[in-house]
Amino acid sequence: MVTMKEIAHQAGVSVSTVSLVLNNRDEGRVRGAVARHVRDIAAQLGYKSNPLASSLRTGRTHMLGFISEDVATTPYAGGIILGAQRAARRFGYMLIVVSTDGEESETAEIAALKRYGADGFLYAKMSNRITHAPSALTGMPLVLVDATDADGKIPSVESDEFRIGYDATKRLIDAGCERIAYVGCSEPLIAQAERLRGYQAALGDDGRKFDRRLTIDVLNNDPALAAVDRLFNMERPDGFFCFNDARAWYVYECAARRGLTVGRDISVVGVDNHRVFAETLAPTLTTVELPHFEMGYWAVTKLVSMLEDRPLDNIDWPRTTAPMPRLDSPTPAKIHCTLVEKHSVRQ
Amino acid sequence: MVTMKEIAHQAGVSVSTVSLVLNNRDEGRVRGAVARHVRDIAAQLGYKSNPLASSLRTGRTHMLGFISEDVATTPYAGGIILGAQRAARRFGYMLIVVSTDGEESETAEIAALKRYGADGFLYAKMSNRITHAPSALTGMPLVLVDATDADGKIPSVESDEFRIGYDATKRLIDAGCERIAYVGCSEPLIAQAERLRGYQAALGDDGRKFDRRLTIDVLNNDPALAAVDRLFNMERPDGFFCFNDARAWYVYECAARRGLTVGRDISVVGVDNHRVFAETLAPTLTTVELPHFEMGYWAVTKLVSMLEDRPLDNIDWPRTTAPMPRLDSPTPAKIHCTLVEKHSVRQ
DNA sequence: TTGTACGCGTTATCAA
DNA sequence: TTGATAACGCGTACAA
Repeated sequence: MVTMKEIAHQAGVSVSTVSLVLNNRDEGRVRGAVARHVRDIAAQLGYKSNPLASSLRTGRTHMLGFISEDVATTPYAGGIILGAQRAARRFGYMLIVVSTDGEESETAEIAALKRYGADGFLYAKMSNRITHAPSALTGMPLVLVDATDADGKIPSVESDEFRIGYDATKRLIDAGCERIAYVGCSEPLIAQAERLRGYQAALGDDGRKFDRRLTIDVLNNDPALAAVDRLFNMERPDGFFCFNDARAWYVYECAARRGLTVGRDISVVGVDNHRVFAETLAPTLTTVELPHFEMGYWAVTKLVSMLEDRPLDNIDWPRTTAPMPRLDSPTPAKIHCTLVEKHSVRQ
Repeated sequence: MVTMKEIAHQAGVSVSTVSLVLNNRDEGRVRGAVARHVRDIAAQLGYKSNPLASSLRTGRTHMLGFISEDVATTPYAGGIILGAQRAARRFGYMLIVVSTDGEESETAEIAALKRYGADGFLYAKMSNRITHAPSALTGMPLVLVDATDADGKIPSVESDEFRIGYDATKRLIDAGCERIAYVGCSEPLIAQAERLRGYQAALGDDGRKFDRRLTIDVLNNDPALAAVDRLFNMERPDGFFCFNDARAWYVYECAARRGLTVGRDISVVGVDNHRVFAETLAPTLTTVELPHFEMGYWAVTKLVSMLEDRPLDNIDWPRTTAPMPRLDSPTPAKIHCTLVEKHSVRQ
């Protein structure tokens, strides 16, 4: 690794001058010609700053700790991490992801991150919940991801679940569905409440009345199949908005048993949680994608703005990485194509 | 953060003495009483070494770079990462995960890891392939994860795909299946070839003849469903070994259309790639779990042994984190319960 | 047995 | 406009 000392030697100046120039603090302090010369030599030698050494002096490592439980078991964690990493790289930071497993390992991992001098932290849940941040993080620069601070003090990035529910339902309405069911989640998640609100709002805006019998809340297990089966029998829905793609499978199973074909006889929209369903059930399942990448990206952006005390205004929003909507599959009245949508995040 | 200097001050000795003691280099160099005193003070003050500062001196950061493409899109990446992180923590290392997206970002991330002084690298694929490690990593301490070095020079950790195929098929034989089909993968993966070998070997060991017509290779897309449908019509299999759980879905769909129930009329075993299927299709789908956690753990262990030049012999194998086999579901002749198995890794 | 002195790469201060 | 010099926290050769 080439050091400032070598550059100074080559350029015939002192290390301090090199430091000033390479940190762009040379305006009015170093003669232009000298600065240019130093920069040339640095480029020529392929100089890269040693962030660890400078951290010794500045107290900033440019490392960000990303802490989350269940990174191992939730497939969509990767999207958040990728977004966070992109933003980190963009602002010259290194993202350090640690997955925790219970409070003990959480404490241990946070301690390790602190020893390595992380400048700030991201604390991510894998679905929006009211959250108490670990006490070890109080007082540190911190942003929550897909989580809501219990005390409302910590900035967080969350997805707009209401809009997800609204758009999904609207899509079914536009497809001509008459009886639209909601296959929800029986866990007390913010997403559940908000998506249901969105579902109701979309129905209301279309002049329809909300019918409680068309909604069921299930877990992702065996009884879910029976519940969906009952829903088929009792209510004969022709459109299904599913809390996630895994739950959509139950609809597929029940439909197949009745000789119904999704995309022709009934329509299904599911929130894409696992990606593989979108692939497997394509092109008949319409999926609404959660803004995982964006949440990660935006959270890091927010954290950096806190660390560096600069506003976010002039930061341009990242381009979406999701594929564009695909509308090229056969489209009779009620056939849904595979369609991926992004939703905005609110700060 | 409490430093050696403060400890030296409190203990009334010099910093070098503190350094000697806390690095366990005090045998025959520091008086026992003094050493004990220093240790006491350090413990009392809660001293933690600053790994970045010591790296400046020693050239070792105790940071390991974990590089992988598609961390974002493959759900099982988390298992590997978790195992790797556990091992890293155990040996006093910090794992830095970076997900790459094409060669350009790969190069950029590797460069960043080098600037931060990573001591060694893990290069992971999300399914075993013949792999050329990035040229930027040649000469660095490196271990491949779920990948095979094209030149056979770089150590790697891979799962035993043959055994997976063998065991999955054996399970179907034991369940009394007469006509066992293999729904494979049409991509040229090592797993595909090896699992097929295992399938054939298990059939052979049971005195059966391999019948090519009972095997199909498909992708995870629409034509797959048609292919499985044909398989049902032509061969009437009563047992299905599926390359992964996503492919198993096609079998479920075809079965449902025919009024067949998995676990009663037919049996299905799938390799667990996405976890959510195991949950959704339980308890009728039998899944064979890949040793993701172990591969990560073992790879880091190997890497550390290379870095520290010590043998692996006295390292005890990590306890599995997988749930124990569940055999408590109803078990008539052909019903498969949800069963999670670990497979050994070979170095 | 202990302490002094130096170096790792960088940045900040201050004097020239 | 520039360059010594000290300092960050730690490790180690060498002197005491």
